[in-house]
Amino acid sequence: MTPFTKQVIEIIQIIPKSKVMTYGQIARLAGSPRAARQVVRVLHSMSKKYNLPWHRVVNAKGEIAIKDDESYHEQLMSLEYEGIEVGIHGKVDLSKYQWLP
DNA sequence: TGGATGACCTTAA
DNA sequence: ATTAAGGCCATCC
Repeated sequence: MTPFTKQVIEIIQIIPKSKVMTYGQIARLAGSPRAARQVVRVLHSMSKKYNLPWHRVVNAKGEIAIKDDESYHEQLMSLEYEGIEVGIHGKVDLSKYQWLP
């Protein structure tokens, strides 16, 4: 496991309830400003094994960036359940819900 | 225009 | 079969 991956995982686990983070933000916090994709990768394939609250991660625009419908809805529900208002495109108000460490 | 951004796809232990 | 790392470019303001 690379230190970066570890960082990403930890950061994600730290996101408080009713808050979200963006890919780029996480990548930066993990030390690699250009690794947004890596973050995606980690989220996509390691979320189950590490019990990550992946539903609290959205893209830079504050939207749910998932393709798979199942997962998309799963995230949508999770977010709303936590009290986050989600718009019609799965969009949330970043200025309100983005977590700033 | 150009810079930021990305929920993938392939390869390796 | 399972699990992690790496990558490089199309897309969208």
